Amino acid sequence: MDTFSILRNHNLRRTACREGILKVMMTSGKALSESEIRSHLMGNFDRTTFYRSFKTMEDSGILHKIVVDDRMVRYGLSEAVTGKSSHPHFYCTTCHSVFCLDQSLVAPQLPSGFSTDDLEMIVKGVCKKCNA
Amino acid sequence: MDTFSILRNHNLRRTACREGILKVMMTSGKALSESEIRSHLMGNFDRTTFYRSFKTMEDSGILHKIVVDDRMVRYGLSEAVTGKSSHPHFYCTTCHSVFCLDQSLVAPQLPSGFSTDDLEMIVKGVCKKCNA
DNA sequence: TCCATTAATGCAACAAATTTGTATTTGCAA
DNA sequence: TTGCAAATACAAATTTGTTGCATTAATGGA
Repeated sequence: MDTFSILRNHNLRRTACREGILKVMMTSGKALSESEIRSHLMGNFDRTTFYRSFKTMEDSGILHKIVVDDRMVRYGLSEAVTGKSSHPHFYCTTCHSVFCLDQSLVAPQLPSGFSTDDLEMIVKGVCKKCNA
Repeated sequence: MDTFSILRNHNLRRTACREGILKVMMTSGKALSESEIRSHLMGNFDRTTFYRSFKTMEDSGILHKIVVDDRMVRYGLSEAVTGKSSHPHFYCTTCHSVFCLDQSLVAPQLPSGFSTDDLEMIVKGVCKKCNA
């Protein structure tokens, strides 16, 4: 799916910043932080604009937030865009990359009265490249 | 277990700040952030002291770090103290509380070459109180 | 109990991520 | 093309967390 269609399907205006973010994410295949995305787009946009774009696209369900342990928020394309189902993420504690694991998640039993919106699992460890 | 014994068992000095943190955590039953704990202890200690206390107690295995989606690190009493094993956490998107779920975690299958250190699962949704 | 050692604390300054306010620009529909 | 709402840039503020250093306090031994 192209960036234009993604934005239109979610009733968002097509802007250079949003299209840039989506393009970077689609080619990277990993979850990226604001600073990582910014470095790919080389100073074309203000940081504030990135943050507002993330929020807008998250609210629209295009992106979803992923947090690991270094207080840097990352975003990944959501299931609606990739077609993948909810899956665990792997965080490499050496190179700090985040990979999507090709596996589906099972929700744990919740106490009565609790309801679920979203499920996130993060496996921390060392990736193949850093283990080599 | 009392705060005195917990600290002694982990070869840590018994200080007012550490005992305060542990007391708040034991009565709260939830994972708490620096600002949440500080508000419970009403300006008795410097923020730096909290952060250093967290780190010390985390390194000693008394506390463990939990990160959800609002870029605020929280700490919960570790298994060594509560007797519970590694478990999923529930994050209420309404009141932003973090609860420990009484259940154990199963590690997903990893691609070859990857190794695991730690496992974290966060269920996002609305808690009983906010659903009422 | 008193003392020395060593760790813990407070304070100031810093750093990085993210947010907010506002004026200007841009996308898009009429 | 024109107008309006939404997006953007820029500046400044907030918030979370860290680091260096001087002072204070906890603990074990004399």
